[in-house]
Amino acid sequence: MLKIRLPDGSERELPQGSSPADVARAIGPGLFKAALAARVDGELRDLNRPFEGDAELSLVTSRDEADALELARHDFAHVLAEAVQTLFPGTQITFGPATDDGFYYDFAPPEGRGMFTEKDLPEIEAEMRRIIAADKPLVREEWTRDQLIAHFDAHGETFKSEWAKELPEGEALTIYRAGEWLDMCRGPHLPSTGKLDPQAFRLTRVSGAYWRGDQRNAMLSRIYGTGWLNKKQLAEHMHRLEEAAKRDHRKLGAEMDLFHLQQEAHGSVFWHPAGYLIWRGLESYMRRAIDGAGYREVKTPQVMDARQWEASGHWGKYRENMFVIPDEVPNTEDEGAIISGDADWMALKPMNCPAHVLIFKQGIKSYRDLPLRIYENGCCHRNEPHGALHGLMRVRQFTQDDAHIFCREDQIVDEVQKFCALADRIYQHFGFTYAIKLALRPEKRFGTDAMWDKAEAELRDAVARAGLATAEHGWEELPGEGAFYAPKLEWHLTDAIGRTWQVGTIQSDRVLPERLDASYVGEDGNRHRPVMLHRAIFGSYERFIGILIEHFAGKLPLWLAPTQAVVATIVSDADAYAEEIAAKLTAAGIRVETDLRNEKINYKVREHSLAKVPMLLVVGNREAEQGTVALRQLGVKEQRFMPFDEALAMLQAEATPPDLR
RNA sequence: GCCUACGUAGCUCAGCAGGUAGAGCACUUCCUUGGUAAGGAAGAGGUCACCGGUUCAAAUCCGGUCGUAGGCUCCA
Repeated sequence: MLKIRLPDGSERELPQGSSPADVARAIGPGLFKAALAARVDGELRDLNRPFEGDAELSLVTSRDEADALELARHDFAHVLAEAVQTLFPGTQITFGPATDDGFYYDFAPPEGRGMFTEKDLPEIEAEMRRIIAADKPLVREEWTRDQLIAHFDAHGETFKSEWAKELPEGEALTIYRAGEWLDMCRGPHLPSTGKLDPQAFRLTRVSGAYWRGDQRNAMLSRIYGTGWLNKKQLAEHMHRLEEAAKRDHRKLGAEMDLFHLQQEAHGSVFWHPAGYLIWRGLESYMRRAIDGAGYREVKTPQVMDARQWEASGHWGKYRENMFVIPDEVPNTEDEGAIISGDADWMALKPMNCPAHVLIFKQGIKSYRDLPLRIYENGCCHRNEPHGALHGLMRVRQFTQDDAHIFCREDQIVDEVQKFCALADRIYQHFGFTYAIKLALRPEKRFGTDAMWDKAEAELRDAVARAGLATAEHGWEELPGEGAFYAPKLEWHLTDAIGRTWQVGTIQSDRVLPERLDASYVGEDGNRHRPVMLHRAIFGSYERFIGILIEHFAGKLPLWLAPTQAVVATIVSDADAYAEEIAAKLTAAGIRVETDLRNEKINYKVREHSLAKVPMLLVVGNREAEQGTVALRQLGVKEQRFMPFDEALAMLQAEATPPDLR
């Protein structure tokens, strides 16, 4: 007999060969019906998989939302794969996991058919519903590797076969069968397709995806879906997507006249006056922050000789992303531009670090000079893959809030800790919470393993000392994701609707000082290599502004809003008063505009509200006579009547940047 | 760069069994001086992304280029 302990502490005895399903059935038909899977000794398993011995069991139902969603999404992926193979014989299956909001499956379409398109989706959805309605049991079977290979070869599944061949030989592998159809899969799965809600999923889009995520491999046809436990959850999800679309910085950027992009400067931003006011607000803020934290601001050349980039290693590791320029004078003839074969090459800087090392190398540095913190609003150019460009978030010209801290080995941990504190204060000023991750050594890298061991350990240590290496701060290590010269600590912001954005970073680098031969004179009178900490907090001004726009849905806090207030008149008799108080606001440093147009107040309120102006000061005859204003704050229905001086004080207080309050 | 879709007035979109373009908003002018999310009228505005092909005729069909969107790869 088996002893099965339940979450309430009770125990049940069942014959050998029993499964969690038997326990559920024994407890009651309601639970049996609701049961989706089981946690056996903590491990998520199929409901019908027999116990291997005594165990602790908890049955998983739709109340265990995280587990239930994961199972349902994985099942939706299988159902999708079966549907596609039913409708399009000759399609090969590859992989299909659950995602954050649903699932996808990658297919190799039949010879000559081409990729699946969105036009195929309704038909596939209908077939999926048929499979769900058929309530096909999902049966787990253990096969040997050779059985699997033989099966896949016999069915023309070359991708699956290739994968199976790389699996270890002895191991028992599992397949899941839904009637005739089967896929190799670790599981677990729901007991049958009928446990899925046919109204709780939707196929959303198609895309290409490389086999095994490598762009040298074949392009597969991926079908994405969103999947949930019930219709209501799906509707909520679709609503969230609509809300996110409303916040899109590209849409708001156009509506608020902040910036534009056009193909003549592909991937570079045209900042309009309003947008550039946000930029200038951030720039001033950041200057105060770095001045206060012991940094010194510099400005370095936009174009440097290729030999410099060879020395730094960028020419070898980063050339494909760099804009190169022939250094040739004269570079024109009557027929137009010429480039002779033996021109020297220069390149627009993709990063600021080499130039900062060159500043460090001027003169002789003593250990007393360290740490030396060099900051630049560094404008970089990177020739990004065209398909990667995206609004302000991914551009080809961007300005980093970039600094390099040159320090001694024994100063690293302290400097990283200080940076953690600075970043924390700054993100709080903008109302963000964040997660910190450590990106570890990548495959393509400079430096010895010993150096990487040390660099990774230092960053880990500093974060731990700053008290940030906690689950609350989303602490996590990401293997293989570091830069080619250094491991990275990354700050991932969480925005108002729960999305995350990587912005801040600090990286401890011993490679570049070595390659560019930077040194300082130590206490012992000998030359030593400084360590270089690369760090940024906004990441780039472009991306950070994009994130702010989406985070605030365009309703920027007063200190950042391009137009902070509008004085709108009700009747033209109040024009002079409106001009008078606008002048006072301007004198007090408020960015204010007047709206004296011959329009009704309704119209003006609507227009300035849509333009996301934070404060609307409405004045008519009454206000002009009494020296008051009717203040309407963005997002607040009621207006407040108050003396102008009171409104002025309020505006001034709110327009003060958070670091100056 | 790769996959799929898309590209018509400043914006949002209609027109597409091929017969040289249309709406709403915005803009300009006029009327209206009206108390908190669109007052009324008139006018102006487009070589239908670009290049080429098929055709008597192309915004509409075909091919290419560029761009955009969503993915993949990459990334601040």
